[in-house]
Amino acid sequence: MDGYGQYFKALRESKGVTLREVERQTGVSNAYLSQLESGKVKQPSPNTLYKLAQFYQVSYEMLMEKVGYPVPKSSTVPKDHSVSSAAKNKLGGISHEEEVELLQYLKFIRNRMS
Amino acid sequence: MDGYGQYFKALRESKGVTLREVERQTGVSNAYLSQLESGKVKQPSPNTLYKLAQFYQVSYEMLMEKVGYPVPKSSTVPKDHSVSSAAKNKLGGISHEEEVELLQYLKFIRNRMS
DNA sequence: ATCTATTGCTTGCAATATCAAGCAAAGCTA
DNA sequence: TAGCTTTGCTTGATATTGCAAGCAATAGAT
Repeated sequence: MDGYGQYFKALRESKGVTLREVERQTGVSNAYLSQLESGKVKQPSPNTLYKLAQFYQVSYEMLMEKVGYPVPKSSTVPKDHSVSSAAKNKLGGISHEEEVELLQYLKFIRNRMS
Repeated sequence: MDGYGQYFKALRESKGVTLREVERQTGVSNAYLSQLESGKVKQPSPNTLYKLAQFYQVSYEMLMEKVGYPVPKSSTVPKDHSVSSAAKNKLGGISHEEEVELLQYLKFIRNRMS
């Protein structure tokens, strides 16, 4: 019943980067990132979300939506996601949990060559 | 180098409502609203901005931009404003200060009949 | 003139965002 | 085995959001 914490963690691991690497590139402290990924943060500021969105190459609006901020075009159907829109369209609507799982699998695949 | 405080105050006064009336209709405390209008608040949360945007009938994105949050379509030209877009287009680009002034004049006009 | 309600404002407080510093476990390297 | 580094995490501190309560000034009503 936590939240988007796992999502951020899955995102990072799918990229195979460390907390400190994210810190270096975004300016967000590894301490905070850790709390973020373990669900100890309620609503990270838009500023922080923006940095993460850029680093992870996901939609800023989507992150805003995920943490519960109101978004301009508040449709019931989320607009864009980490797993490419194309994939999403082919897969049809997927749930949050499914997305996390896909990301974890992505990580597995990417790590298979090393 | 104050901020958007005056803008919110001008907005409210142009509508001729009290702090407590805004509180009643938005759920944002009059205490906080007062601080907001006197520049004692740095970055009100998107949640709060959204409530105010709805009440004042201005663009939520525009408010986000005004308080310094990153916005999806970060163009150098602000998208929409309190004074109708149409008016804006006719007037051409207007500055923040000009906008506040226009709102104050709006207030004057509206209050002339009472 | 006195009481009452309204209005804007200040203040103290709880919750939260965010970080710097440090810690334990795990991995290298010699 | 002993050291050095990396990694994720916890903790203490600081800043800020946002509110409840209360205060001073003003306006109305009687």
